Amino acid sequence: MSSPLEKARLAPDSMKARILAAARRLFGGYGYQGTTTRMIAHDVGIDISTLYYHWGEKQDLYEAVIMDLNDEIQLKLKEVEKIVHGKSVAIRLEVAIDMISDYLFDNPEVSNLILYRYFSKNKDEFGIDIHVPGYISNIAVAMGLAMDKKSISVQAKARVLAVWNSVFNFISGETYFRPMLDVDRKKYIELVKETLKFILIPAFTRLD
Amino acid sequence: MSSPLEKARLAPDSMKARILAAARRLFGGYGYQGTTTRMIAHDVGIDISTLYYHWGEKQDLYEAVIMDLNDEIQLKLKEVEKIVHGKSVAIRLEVAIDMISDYLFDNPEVSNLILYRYFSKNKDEFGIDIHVPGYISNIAVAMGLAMDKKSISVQAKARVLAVWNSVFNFISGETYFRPMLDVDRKKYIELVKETLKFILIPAFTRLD
DNA sequence: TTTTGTATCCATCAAATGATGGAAACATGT
DNA sequence: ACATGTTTCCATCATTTGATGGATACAAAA
Repeated sequence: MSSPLEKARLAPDSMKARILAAARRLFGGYGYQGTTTRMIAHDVGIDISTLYYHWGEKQDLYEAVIMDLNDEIQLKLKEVEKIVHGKSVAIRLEVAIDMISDYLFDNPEVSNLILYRYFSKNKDEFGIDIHVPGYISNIAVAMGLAMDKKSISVQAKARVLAVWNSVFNFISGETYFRPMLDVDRKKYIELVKETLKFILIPAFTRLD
Repeated sequence: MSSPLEKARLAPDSMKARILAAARRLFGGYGYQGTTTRMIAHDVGIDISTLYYHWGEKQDLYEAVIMDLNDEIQLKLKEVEKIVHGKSVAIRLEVAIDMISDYLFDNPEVSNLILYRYFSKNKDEFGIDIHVPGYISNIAVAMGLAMDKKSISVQAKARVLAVWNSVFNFISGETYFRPMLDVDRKKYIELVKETLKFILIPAFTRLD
């Protein structure tokens, strides 16, 4: 837990930031338990005590990764919202699917980290987060499923969750699915976008 | 790796089976790395060496869990297929969603185990499985997306994957989503079914 | 140059974990 | 009752892993 107003963005080349980046990649790839502080240190090319010097406990580092991620997602969604604002639902969905897919395929650890948290019943459980509700509501409003952030029905929230979730498995499961579809990466990305549009757009446009 | 034809179903009360059941529950709850042989043994109420006596390495036990699971899913899908056979796409989807949701909510570790495998880039990687393609093709045929198991387009397969995947996150993420929706378990299950139908049915019926 | 504060590494610890050998308990056939 | 095979537990190992203390290098201030 860093100090309240320490939003002082770390210089992207500082040791602390490099460790954070490696941690993010590895936690995303192997999960919390599957990643050791030694793996992270080795990846950065430093001794583990240097890591501890900068971040303290493994858990603190993990929490920092999640916080950082939440901010980034928040930002990404704002970016999407700005672009699709005012367009029809069909266009909004189409563009949003393209943008979010590109973002996640470029940063596959994001998808993994989110999914890990869904069921992370860690032995030594620790709860942070509760940011999701925030962006879920944002999406609900942006999709025209609700008037304002305060009054969103459970149905609307659940639908947004369904949309939100539909992307992740395709990203996180790429190494699993791609061989069985027998397509290269580029084709796979196209296929995922196309499939998501096929599934999602009709549901939200039939009422128009 | 057990002997080729050892499909001799273990007696459900045998020590070996009890260990398998506990392993399944715990691996599902905490993931492969997050589960220790001691946790499993303790859960069954035996010494860890008894566990090793029956199953050998942790990895072998895990593989046995996955095999067992694959068989069970295979069976469950056959059951669904039998019931919805001949019905319209809308009805097929509706019934399938209900049945699969009930099954997964009753056995939440199933959903977790499947998702874990999607991205389990385990440090000590070991590859088994490759059963998914099997049931994916079955579903594709059953949904009328393809004529026979041999000739299924990538588009069709991808669509089936989307359907198949859409359920899991809701199950595995229950403890994560339920508080933010503020509903009890019963209501949550209803909501999930309803949402899945809302999303999936239009996509596959608009062409009819 | 000396001093002072920061950053990095080496050596090491204690606890947890996967795994095993061997003794005891239990069962089963003779 | 005895012998033989199976199942269970206790004690113990070697490794891995999270974590720390202390020495050393480095940099900036005096």
